[in-house]
Order: sequence, then structure tokens, then C-alpha cells
Amino acid sequence: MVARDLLGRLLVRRLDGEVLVARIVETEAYQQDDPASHSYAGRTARNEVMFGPAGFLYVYFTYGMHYCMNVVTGRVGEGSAVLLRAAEPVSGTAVMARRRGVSSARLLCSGPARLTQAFGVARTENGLDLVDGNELWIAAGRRTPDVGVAVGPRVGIRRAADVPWRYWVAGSPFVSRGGPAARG
DNA sequence: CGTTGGATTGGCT
DNA sequence: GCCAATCCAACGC
Repeated sequence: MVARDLLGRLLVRRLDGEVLVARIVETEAYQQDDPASHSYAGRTARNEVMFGPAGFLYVYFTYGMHYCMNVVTGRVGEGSAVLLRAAEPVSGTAVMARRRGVSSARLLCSGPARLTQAFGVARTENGLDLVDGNELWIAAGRRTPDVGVAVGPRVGIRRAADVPWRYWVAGSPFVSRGGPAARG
């Protein structure tokens, strides 16, 4: 499963002559036959990228002010993606802090919208190639071993709320607020 | 064409 | 813990 395999991988961003790196610590899977997925009702201008080839970036705007980023995963025409929910800053943290307006490392990328803000990802970046790209891409890093992976229901959705398709690095202080820390 | 509510966050109680 | 902020896609009439 791509969502699980992305834990421990590195998200790399070239921005303003600097290089930002963060280790992915929280993801969620969204599939075609999934009532909670943007692709569930079919192809639209907004979710177009989800139906393209795997390895590309799907960015959407929500709550009137936030962007979230996904890695497209399915076959062409399928409409599946993995939401990147949180990451642990590795380098370029000064740039992230400036973009976020906070200094605490824990607040830089610990949420889907925080991550896009720290990495300078918005509508313009929708559709970028995350495998062969040179602005934003995912590097191998070190895949988190099974013993370090926790699984649970996805955050902030109403439909298919019980399906355990959220993955995170157990015990990481860099996971999102809506994540495991907020639950009993 | 009007209404509704969202894959969130930060600030206030 | 609760709620406003603020745009826009989806859906109902």
C-alpha cells in the first residue's frame, strides 16, 4: 500500500534557491470506490490529476484558505491518491519557519495545510511530477519498518469515517493535531 | 441559480 | 473544547 510505504520517505522542495527536506510521518489513502474521496463522484476539473498517472501531485483548496497535497497512486483513469498529512522537518527549516510564521519545529509541517504552507505548495504546483520533477519530489529516504507504523481511521471526514486508512509513525511528535494525539 | 459544508487551522473560552 | 475564517465544488430546485 502506497500510503503506508510513504512513511519515512523524504519530501524535497527546491524553492527560492534553497532546498527544503522533510520526512513523511503521516498519510491517508483515498481510493476510487471510496465515498470520502474527491474522485468518488467521477472526474471533474478539480480532481483531474487524480485520474492521471501515478506519481504526480494533486493539490486541492479547502475551507476557503487551505491547500492540501496528495500523491496520485492508481492506474490512469482510476482516481486514487494519498494525502500527505504531516512530516518531520529535516533541513531548510528556517525557510519553513519564515513561510509558516512560527519557530517551533513541531508546528512547521504537522498537518496537511501546514505542510503545503511550509513547502510553498498551492494551486500552481498542481500536476507536478513527484518522481522525475526538479521543483518538488519524493526521495527514497528510509522506509519506516512495520514495528514503527500505526494505523487508524482518517481525520475530518464524515463518509467512510471508520475505514482505517490513515498511517503514521508511532510516537512521532510531528504528526498532525487531528491525528493520534487528539484521540484517546 | 442559491445553498451547503468541507481530507483545517489558530485563537479564544 | 469550541468556533470563526473564507472560497468554491457539488448538489438541489
